[in-house]
Amino acid sequence: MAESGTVHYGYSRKQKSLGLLCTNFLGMYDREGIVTVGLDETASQLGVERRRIYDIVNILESIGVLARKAKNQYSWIGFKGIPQALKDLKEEALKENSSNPSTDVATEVLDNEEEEKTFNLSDNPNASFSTSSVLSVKSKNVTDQRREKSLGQLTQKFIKLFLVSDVDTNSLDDASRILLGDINDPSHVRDHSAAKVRRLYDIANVLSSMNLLEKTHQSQNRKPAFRWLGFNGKPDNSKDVAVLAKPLSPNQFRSDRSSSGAVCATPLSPKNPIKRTFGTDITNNAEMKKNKVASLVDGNRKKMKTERDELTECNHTAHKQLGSKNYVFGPFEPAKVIKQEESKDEGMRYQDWENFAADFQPRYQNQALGDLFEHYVEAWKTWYNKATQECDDNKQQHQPRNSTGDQPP
DNA sequence: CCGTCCCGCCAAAAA
DNA sequence: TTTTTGGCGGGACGG
Repeated sequence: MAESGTVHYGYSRKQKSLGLLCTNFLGMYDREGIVTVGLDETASQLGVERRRIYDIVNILESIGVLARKAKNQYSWIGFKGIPQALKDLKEEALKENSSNPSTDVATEVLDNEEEEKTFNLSDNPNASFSTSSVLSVKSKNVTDQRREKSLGQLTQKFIKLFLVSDVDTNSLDDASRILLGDINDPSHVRDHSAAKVRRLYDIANVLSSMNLLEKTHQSQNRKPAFRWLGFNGKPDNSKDVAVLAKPLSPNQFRSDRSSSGAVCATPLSPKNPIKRTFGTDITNNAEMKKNKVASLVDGNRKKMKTERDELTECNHTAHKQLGSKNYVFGPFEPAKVIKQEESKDEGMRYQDWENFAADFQPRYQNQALGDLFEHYVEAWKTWYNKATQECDDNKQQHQPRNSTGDQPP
């Protein structure tokens, strides 16, 4: 209960973003052998409160990456579940807007769907008794109005929006408008829409951390918008090269082989032409500041440089650089602007987190990387505290420790 | 000032 | 009841 503090010095909001959290989440579970995901372990492992795990999990579930198994327990499906989920969503979307008066924003969604149909994953070794099988819940749950506003539902709606239209970019307000136009209630036109928009930000963050989406700006204005990077209909977006996050796992730093690390959201098609490079995006806004120098000579800064391009290129170089290196962190920021770093100790190996945690403090040139590390450090700390605590309980010792003082600012 | 969006209170579902 | 899930929005952060 004592518990307190936590206010770290170099705190940055980005370190706690849902997007990063999602990346880490994926990083620790996207591996062979993973079958179930426990909310508790996940939370402590990632060093965040339970509440946040629910956010991630709900969204991932709506995308087909996870499936609820039981209380506190989810089944891991992985990226391979995405294609199917998307397909289903698309069908639903098509079906929905066909029974809809035209010339009108998609209002209502006489919903009574409930997926669950995707029940053919090879699981269930020896089904003891799969209790309730949802059986069509035809009942119009007027009671479950709550579900309507769930993050998961919103996510699906949001995605449907892209899957069904021909454009691949939607502005923030348009999206929120659509999503808000909820069932029933043709009355208010006066909603405090702003409120829900926050959810959109959450969703967009995790989706972009998975590279299904990208935050952009509407060409004309500076209005924020989202561009769908997924693989919906259009077979000819060969130019659609996105970066896929290759999160690192807690205990797998020397990424030895395992080309399997290259998870690709793209699917099922054995020979999918779409090629995606992958690096470690980590923080969605991997925007390497446009150094003032950037502009210089270029006479035509017409377009030609989209963030995406930059990112891709960055990854390219990064890959080349670390080609045969043992560490496979993603796109390091082109170590150019880096003035002379602390050059503390380069040879340090991150095998023992204890030392690492203790030494940790130098700001890494790569924002994202730094954030990630900090996250782990944080997780380790909580774990350590817990361990210590238990020890205390058991030993009942007075403990004048000096070793673990939290370094003051 | 304003766009983002983290944090966590606290109320619905589940045990 | 207690515990698990998660709406929801205040207000902190960062530009």
